Amino acid sequence: MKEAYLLMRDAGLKLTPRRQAIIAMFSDSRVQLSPQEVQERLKCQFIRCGLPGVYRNLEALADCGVLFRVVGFGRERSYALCCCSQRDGVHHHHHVICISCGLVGQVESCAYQEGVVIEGFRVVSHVLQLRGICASCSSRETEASG
Amino acid sequence: MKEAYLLMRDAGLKLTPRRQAIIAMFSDSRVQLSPQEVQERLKCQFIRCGLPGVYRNLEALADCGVLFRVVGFGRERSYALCCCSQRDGVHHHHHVICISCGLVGQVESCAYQEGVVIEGFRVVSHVLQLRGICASCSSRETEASG
DNA sequence: TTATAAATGGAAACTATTTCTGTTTATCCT
DNA sequence: AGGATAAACAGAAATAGTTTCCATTTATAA
Repeated sequence: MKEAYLLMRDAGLKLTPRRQAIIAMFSDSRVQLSPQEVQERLKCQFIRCGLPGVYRNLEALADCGVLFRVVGFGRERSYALCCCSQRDGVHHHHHVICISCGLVGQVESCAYQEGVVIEGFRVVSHVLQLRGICASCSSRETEASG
Repeated sequence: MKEAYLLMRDAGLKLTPRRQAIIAMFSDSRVQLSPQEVQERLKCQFIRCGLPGVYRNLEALADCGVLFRVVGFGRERSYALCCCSQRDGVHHHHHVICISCGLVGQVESCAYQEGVVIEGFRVVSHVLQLRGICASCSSRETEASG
């Protein structure tokens, strides 16, 4: 939360109650959320709360590195908390999302850094995102079935 | 084209003039196209041509493996021709798209096969897509600048 | 050639996202 | 603490993207 505040300040973003609530929401539940879901949850705390503001805030928080944009095909747009300390120079990393509890992990290894040549193509950029089962959900599964 | 026809037949899809035109379009230009762009290009050959039909066909062709869905964040939805022979058993692969000419290449190597454990997460699925400069565009660049 | 299931166009419904405008508010400076 | 200022805000309305529906047409296989 402290980290998030610093990222925001670096980007010239104000720490409004709305944004605090959004960050807390992502910190607490650790799952990916769509703008609609975020609005839904905000309504518990704020009586008036428009979707345009939610869109703006999510994009602003993604731009400054507090959230990241979950990729997919087509419509479904969603965001999740970027768990990584980014202030000491942005470093290349990806995310893995637990399909059971929503926990977001950080993936450091990546074979596709810019400049690498793959199948004759010199890599410029890429999208990589993983889904899986985190350690604790995995052990819970094992217990249950064993 | 022959390959595409077999994939379609396996999936129980009919080879309609519309679909032939769509496949030819992707084969010829080798770039990724949005439904809107596909419709635009179809209008040259077919006077009447609704977007719903374009959506349906693109999804059907993606389902049977002729096209693949280009991933991204949010709205932008697009498709490209899957260059890979898939009939002899579907095999795991990804794509790399040339940002200069749109050429689509096939990436066989992948460190994130299902079951692999990364950062404590057991991988279930993933999205990977690369952008880069293909060999011929790369050498053209070198000539031009040298 | 005919039967059949699939594909089609287009209207309309639906959903998601952005723009716009006037008001409110966090932050910085004194 | 108090005021100036740029940013954030809500909500309406515009825009854009996608899906559903239905009656008609058509590719395929017998």
